[in-house]
Amino acid sequence: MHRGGGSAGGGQGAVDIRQLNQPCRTCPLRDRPGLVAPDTAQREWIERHRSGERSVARGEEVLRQGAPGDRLFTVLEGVLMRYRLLEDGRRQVVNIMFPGDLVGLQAAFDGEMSHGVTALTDTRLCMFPRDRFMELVTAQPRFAYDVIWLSAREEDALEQHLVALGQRPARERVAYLALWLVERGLQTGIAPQIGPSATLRVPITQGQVADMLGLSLVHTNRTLQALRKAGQVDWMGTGIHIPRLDNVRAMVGFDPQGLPKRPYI
Amino acid sequence: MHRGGGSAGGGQGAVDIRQLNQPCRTCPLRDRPGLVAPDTAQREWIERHRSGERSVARGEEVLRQGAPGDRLFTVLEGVLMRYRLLEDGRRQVVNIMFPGDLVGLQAAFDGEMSHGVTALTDTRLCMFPRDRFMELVTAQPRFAYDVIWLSAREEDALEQHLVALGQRPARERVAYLALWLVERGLQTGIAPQIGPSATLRVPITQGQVADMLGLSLVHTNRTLQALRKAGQVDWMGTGIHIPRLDNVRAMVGFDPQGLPKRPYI
DNA sequence: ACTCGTTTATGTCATTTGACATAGCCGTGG
DNA sequence: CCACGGCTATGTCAAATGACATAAACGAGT
Repeated sequence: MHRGGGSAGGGQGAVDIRQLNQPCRTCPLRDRPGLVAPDTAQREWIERHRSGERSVARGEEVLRQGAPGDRLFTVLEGVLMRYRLLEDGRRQVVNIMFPGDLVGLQAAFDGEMSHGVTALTDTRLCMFPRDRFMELVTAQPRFAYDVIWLSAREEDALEQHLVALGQRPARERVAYLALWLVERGLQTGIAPQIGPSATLRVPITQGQVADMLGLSLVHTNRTLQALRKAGQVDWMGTGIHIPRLDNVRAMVGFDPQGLPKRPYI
Repeated sequence: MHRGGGSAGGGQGAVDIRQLNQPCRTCPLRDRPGLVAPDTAQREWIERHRSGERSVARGEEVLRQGAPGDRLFTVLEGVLMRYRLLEDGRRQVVNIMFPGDLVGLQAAFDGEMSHGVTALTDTRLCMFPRDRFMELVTAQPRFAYDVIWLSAREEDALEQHLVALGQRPARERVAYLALWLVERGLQTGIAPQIGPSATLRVPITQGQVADMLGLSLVHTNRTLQALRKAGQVDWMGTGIHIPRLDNVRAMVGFDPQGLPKRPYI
């Protein structure tokens, strides 16, 4: 866990498992700018196959690594963290999940979660039992297509992170992550852009950043301060502010083409 | 490119684009131990949708980063390397592809290859034009299922690599990669196991290892030597030999459950 | 307002890893 | 057989990053 001693991870806040069944027509993903909503026929299918919604408070663990992977979900609202734990306690945060993302697909095949998932903010999820989800996907070509699409995107994200960990020095690495998060926030419509600057209000601790970037906690702290003083990225505990997006984009070689509209299920 | 100066990448050997149409019943993947072959109905579909085979000599680039992603392929024989280049020449090898793996799916959506692919050994590929492949997948639920399965596996592999880069020190990192490659070799039946030891005969340069693990070339070299002297991993230019699999498995915390039989297309 | 645990911050020092320079090696092609 | 280019190896030194210790800030709960 962030290179050296450390605390055990998420933990405060109460579990909150409200089971709701809001109709899909009121789905909060409906008119997110970067997402394409399913058509009415699809909505009906989804409504028939999903098992309901679930709300999770910030800090709560949603799926535990090693648990049976009998359900998947789409993120309706909120931001979550996906990570892998090694036996000795080291933790690698593998990706951050935004509204519209599909979580838990891997375990639908392996039977067991290869990673854990924790809510970074209060979160609402649309749940599917594993079997019903696979039904959906194999019965409806459009869903198959969309799931493959989402998988390909997730793969792409992981590859970008891999490049960051393998090739970027600490400073560039942190800047990359900040930018990546903000871009996803922009796309998802949860990060407002004001002129050349943007802000994503998601609380992420420096320890979590460290565990995502493979840096020590201390070094992460110092790098964050350096970026702040340089006026490039202001990453406080409560969110990320980038005063000049184009600057940071240039620094990390951001490819603006990389943000096509995403389907969701 | 492996942290500092360096050569430009692959390059020797002649391009060799034989277009064959061996029937699927003689497909070399047919009776690989770790793969499940498609049934006869599937075979017919595949035969109708694929555009033929292609042979590529060791060292040749198969797909260029940035090229139009108008085709995908399944690896029939051989081992390839998938990597991303940054503008300034840094290179991150993102994964190594084995027989049965599907390559090029990402670009089927984005239109443009986000990564390059180079053959590490002489290689045979089963080609699909993008459109025909997507037809296949959306028309036949079984194929959709298999493609999603393969995507999920690829994601899993990338996550493991991410853990290695983020959390493992050089030595463990190299050992991890060696083991991962050998395990895939075992599964695919291209690496013989003799008692407690196994050997994978795939030529990978230290520069390529360095670019996969995010280490400098020099440090990679030293780490390889250390592992060799310790009798744990003998990674010569021509292949990887692990004298005691269980030792290395213990060192990197290998999960033996993680090798289910793979479908292919 | 106080207390406690978590998070952020800072100083000092140790270690890992990278950079540079150079030499030997090995296969390929003339 | 030799020459060349890429790969591997080794020494020395520099830089980036990690470890440890400690303190200040912050937030939730009493």
